[in-house]
Amino acid sequence: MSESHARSSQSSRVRELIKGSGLRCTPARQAVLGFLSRTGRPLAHSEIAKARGPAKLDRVTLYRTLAVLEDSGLVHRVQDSDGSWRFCAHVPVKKGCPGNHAHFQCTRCGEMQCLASQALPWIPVPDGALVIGKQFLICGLCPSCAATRAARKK
Amino acid sequence: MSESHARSSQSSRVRELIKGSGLRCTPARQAVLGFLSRTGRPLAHSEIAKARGPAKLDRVTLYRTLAVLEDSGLVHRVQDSDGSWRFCAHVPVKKGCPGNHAHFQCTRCGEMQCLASQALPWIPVPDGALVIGKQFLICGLCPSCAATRAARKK
DNA sequence: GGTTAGATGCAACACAGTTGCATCTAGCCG
DNA sequence: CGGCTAGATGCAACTGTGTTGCATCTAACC
Ligand SMILES: [Mn+2]
Ligand SMILES: [Mn+2]
Ligand SMILES: [Zn+2]
Ligand SMILES: [Zn+2]
Repeated sequence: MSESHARSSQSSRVRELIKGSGLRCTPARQAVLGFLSRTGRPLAHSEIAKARGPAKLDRVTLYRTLAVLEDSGLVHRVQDSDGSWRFCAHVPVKKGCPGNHAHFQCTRCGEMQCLASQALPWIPVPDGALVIGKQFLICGLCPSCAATRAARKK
Repeated sequence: MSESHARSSQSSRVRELIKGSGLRCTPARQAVLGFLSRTGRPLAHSEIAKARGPAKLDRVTLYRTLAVLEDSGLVHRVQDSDGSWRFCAHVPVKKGCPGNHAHFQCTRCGEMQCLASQALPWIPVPDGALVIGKQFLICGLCPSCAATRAARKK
């Protein structure tokens, strides 16, 4: 399968996902969802904005696009260690999953990744309280940054 | 023990804590740490600012005061569900604890509380990664808000 | 093609948090 | 005590994220 074929079949999959959620299939939505799927890890608004060089879309449009994709469950939203949001394309195969896993963020390079292999643990809450959502963020050094630091120390 | 006696012995404990951490014992630090200890749950910067009616201190001073108290381990910092920070007086009896527990926040009234009875669970991270810190936030309805909603539905 | 609900772009705003600098003061020492 | 000084405070200006209102444009439907 050629590169360009792969690329185009992937973008048609993106179009299907968008239409399948009952959304209008606009260039902004295709570009954003496509980029998030290709990248695979949670990206900040600013990273997504930078990434699409020429065909820039408006800041506000990007915020609204991400909100819409999230409402449809095509994307999940994760809190960054400094309080801003990151967005990650959701693999819709796993039912009921959008975000029911921990995330790891490197304090040095800032990269974040989903720790999707394990569901979030149960923690007891006060009697009578009703749990709606949970988020677990683990901060530290990613393998590559940890290796760099270890090498410098030697 | 009289009310005023309790109040004054409590504020002398606050002074001890501050001095014991090698910090200069200023009115701002006493007021902020005192208020956080009395309240006992994680408070937003804005809540702390509002609380001290007349003797208001500058926004920036409050930020810096909280940062200093956190550095000394007298206070721990928790991320709110909307990304801003909350601060909670740390009980220094429990060694190594400042924040190694989950927090619960009510999505309706906004109140947050420490779920300090249980330590944070261990979650596997990528090979070679180095964990520095973790935060677990559980969102939902607090007992009183849940009860209110249940009553209205009936 | 024409119609229109809904998507986009732009300007203005709200709010958390930070930085630089001038002024003040807690703690120390004579 | 009464100065001295490192460090604390106050003020102004700034950054970055995210939101709202409104005019304009367009994807999807016929
Ligand atoms: Mn994730
Ligand atoms: Mn806590
Ligand atoms: Zn890294
Ligand atoms: Zn509540």
